[in-house]
Amino acid sequence: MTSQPRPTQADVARLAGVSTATVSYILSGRSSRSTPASPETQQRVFDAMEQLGYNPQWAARALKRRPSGIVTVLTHVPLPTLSSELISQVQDLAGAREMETVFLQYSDDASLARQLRLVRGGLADALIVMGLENMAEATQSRLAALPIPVLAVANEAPPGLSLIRRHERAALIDLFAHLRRSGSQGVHYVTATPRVNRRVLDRRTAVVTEAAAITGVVPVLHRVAVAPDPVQARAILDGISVDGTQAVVCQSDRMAITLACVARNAGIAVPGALRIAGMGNIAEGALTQPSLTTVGVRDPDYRSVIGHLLDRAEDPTIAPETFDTPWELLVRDSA
Amino acid sequence: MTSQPRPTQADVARLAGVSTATVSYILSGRSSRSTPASPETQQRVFDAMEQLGYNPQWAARALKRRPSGIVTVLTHVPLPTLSSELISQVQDLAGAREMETVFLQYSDDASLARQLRLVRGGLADALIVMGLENMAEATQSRLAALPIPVLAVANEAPPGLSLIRRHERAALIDLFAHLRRSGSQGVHYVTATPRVNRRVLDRRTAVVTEAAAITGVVPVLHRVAVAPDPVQARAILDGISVDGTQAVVCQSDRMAITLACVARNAGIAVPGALRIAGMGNIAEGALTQPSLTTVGVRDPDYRSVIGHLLDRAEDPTIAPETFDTPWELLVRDSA
DNA sequence: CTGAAAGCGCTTACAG
DNA sequence: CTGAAAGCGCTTACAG
Repeated sequence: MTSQPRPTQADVARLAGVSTATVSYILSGRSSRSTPASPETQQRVFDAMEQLGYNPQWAARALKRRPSGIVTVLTHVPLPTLSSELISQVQDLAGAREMETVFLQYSDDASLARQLRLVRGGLADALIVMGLENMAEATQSRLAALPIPVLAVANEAPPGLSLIRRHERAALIDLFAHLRRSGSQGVHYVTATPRVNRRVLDRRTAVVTEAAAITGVVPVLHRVAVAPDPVQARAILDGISVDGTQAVVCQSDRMAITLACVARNAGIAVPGALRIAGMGNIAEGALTQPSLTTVGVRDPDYRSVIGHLLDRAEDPTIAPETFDTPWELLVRDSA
Repeated sequence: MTSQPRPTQADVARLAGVSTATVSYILSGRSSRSTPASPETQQRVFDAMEQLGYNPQWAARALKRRPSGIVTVLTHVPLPTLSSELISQVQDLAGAREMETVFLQYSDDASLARQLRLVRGGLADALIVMGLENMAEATQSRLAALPIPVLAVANEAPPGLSLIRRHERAALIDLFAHLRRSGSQGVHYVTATPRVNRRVLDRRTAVVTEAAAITGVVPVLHRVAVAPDPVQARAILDGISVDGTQAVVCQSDRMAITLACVARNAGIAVPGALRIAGMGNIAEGALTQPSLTTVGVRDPDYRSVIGHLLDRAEDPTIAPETFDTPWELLVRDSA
């Protein structure tokens, strides 16, 4: 850490013997200038920047040319609501447009409010929100009122947001039909106790229940804490007969993986004595032993959705859109 | 998303019938003014802000009062090098100083360079770097040359950085002694194939080997990919006799947890037929079944270190410091 | 107790 | 082909 004052564009200009305007044009490439600086001038400027260790001041640039060049991803912590595919695709596409990606994490209402102040303060041209459905309604509305385009992964949201909607229903019906066919007489559904917005988890539960009903079963409901915890998993298993007639569907793959691991450790054969399925199709599910039967998006590709969001950032007249990602039943070994 | 031009301080001032200076002083609280505005004026200003939906423009503020009020955490993705304790402690302490926390994630050299440009551009008053040891030397040097204080979790680094150093040696000796005592004749060490900076993982391996040697054993080395993968775990297990005479030490808790789960799924009793230990003491290790024997920091508390970093951000004359976190042997059920 | 004004480091029409 | 100058939205000495 050196504490000498940082070089500015003016310093570079002086050293290169040109005006700051020229430095700025050369730096940005974006010549709306009729003609670019001569190659020699350019070289002199580059050399000067190099020699001084010049770095453009982000705040000054952002202040002048309003779009900040930043796309922000807002996630919850410690609950990992991040799809790694989504992250890397955002970084790719943003990078291609010379935008930076920054991540903001909130853990409670207070920190969320602080992060939103940053966003409203101009630290984002576009916002991607994970875990919207767990936020309080008031928060959701505040997100929708943001002066930048917002993309959320959610089935329901206030108007004004672009949405990635998951269509679980058909896949769930397939899942329950599959479980029946393979001999399950009883079905259990393990879901988290909602933290903030109980309504949404309840909706999800309703969809599950309904899908089960269509295939002629009534699932037994189990509620656990959000973070998958082996002790709780054990307690659930203790209440289920493991004679091969039962199946457990978990609200998340992570829960299902924990449950399967705990089950097998307890000597319960999966899927022989107990079938277990998850929801979400996280990458890890394909690697576990037994591999996890689940419902979810087969090949998560959000590129077109992200592209839409970035387009909206550049052209505010583009209306928000809803994207439907069809979920499928992915039969693997655990059920 | 609404696209009307955002209200500025001038708008608020006009509506409240005061000058922008007054608005600014009221907003920041930091009255270096002899006297604060009268309560009625304050109220008028707050009302005006409310009515207009005013939000201070972050870039303009940052441009004027140099410290940006942001502490940045730089992490690698998809490899999670984040300690959740560290994150929440950073957010807490930064929040107490009215600073915001943003996260930057890099996946390769190109994205890292882009993120560093943001940081150098003033998007951070202080930087916390996870996974420094896996970066190329040149990158480490660039981090050390940053004009803001940097804190890294690493045992070695170029001068100029504040460091959290982990002292594994004594704990590892304890671990190997413990394994011997409980009947392990052979010891295996499972480590990742280094991605970028091979030197560091090799150093870690050397420390492990040395600690083992002190207790009179020579560990068998197994190399796997970084992400814990059940298939590879299975392959390793196939090469180890599971007659209760062997112990496996993994470079990370996550690897150890995967290995233990795969082992038990394969009918190998842990610790009866095979002892398994990890490194790092992640929270999950205490919850798995069997709970994970490991070495690491018993109660991760980085508050004083983070405090030091934030102090440096406020007072550049404070020298970087190195903090030693003593690792301990944490005996649980798996070994 | 409050306002007018300078200036942070950039960008970009505009005038040579 | 290049420079002088205005201005982005704030903060903060300074003068009333």
